[in-house]
Amino acid sequence: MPTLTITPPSDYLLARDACSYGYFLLAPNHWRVETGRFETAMLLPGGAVAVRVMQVLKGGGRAKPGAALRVWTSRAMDAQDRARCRARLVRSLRLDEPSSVIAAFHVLDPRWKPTGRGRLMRSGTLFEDMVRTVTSCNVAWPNTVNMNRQLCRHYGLSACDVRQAGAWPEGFDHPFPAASRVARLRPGNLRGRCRVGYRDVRLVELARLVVRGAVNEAWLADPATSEDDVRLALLELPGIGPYAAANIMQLLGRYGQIPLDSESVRHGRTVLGMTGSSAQIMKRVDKHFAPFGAHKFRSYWFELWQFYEAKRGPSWTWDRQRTGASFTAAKL
DNA sequence: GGTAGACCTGGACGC
DNA sequence: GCGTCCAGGTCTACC
Repeated sequence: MPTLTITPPSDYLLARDACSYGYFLLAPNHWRVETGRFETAMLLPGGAVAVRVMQVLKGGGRAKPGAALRVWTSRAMDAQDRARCRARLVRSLRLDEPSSVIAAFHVLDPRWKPTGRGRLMRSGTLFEDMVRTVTSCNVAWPNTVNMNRQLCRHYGLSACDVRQAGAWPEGFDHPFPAASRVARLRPGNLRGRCRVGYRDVRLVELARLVVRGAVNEAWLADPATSEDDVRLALLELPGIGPYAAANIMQLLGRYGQIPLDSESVRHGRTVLGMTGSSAQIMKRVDKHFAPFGAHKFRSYWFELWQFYEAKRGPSWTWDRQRTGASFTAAKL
């Protein structure tokens, strides 16, 4: 079977670090609870490929931080596709974030040092992260799950992809659609098939901007680019408001802002004991986490995550079909 | 600059 | 089974 090996940072634990943000529950991502393996799919220049990642186990059947990642792929790949596949996984699993950054976070907020929490998984591409963010706005989580599933199902594989990939492996979702595919869609078709509602025009416009090269990931992620400039640039994009911009910023590796939403208000009220209107609580939550500076979002997020895990158990035990799809703030 | 209302979907609820 | 209400963030019009 075609395989790759990736050496992760010395603190990296696949189960903990892949299951660290809701996107690990969205198609085509699939954490296999029973085997402790992360599955996904991606479109590469040479065609679609299904991917399964496992961490090499040490004695006792437990993974050791920093142990190698073995990557199975559904087809043999040339050097270019192997490099792209590796780069997608590095981005998605945040393997490009040095252990020293996580250690610095633990110095600032020692609460997470015992568990080692610090990394947040994301998507293989910025376009995916943007679409997922837009599909998470103004809906309950099960709707987000459904929109992403339908996007992969209807637009993940073209006939050409199927020919190139051969028989698509059973049990794997189709890849997330490329921006070039979404850019060619009629908004009405996208709405009808994927149940994205009024987001249809915004998603197609966003894809067209990405295809035209109007979204410069290198510039957005560059530490030399100011937070304000990044935020303003993101707010210019269709479907991206204050919440989405802040969320995309953390997905870009900028953790200094909190995407404030109804979940922030719930957390402020139920966990932090805050009172007042939603707008007042959002401001107070923001202020509460201000001391964590450049790691503000990490401190906020892992507090939320800890709350979820207290209710539902460790995130790597969440089954995508049951726990993952039923997850709504209102039911917590 | 601040605010009200429309935009869609799917779940909850009442009948 | 049907109709109504509600939650959710963004966008536009209006003050």
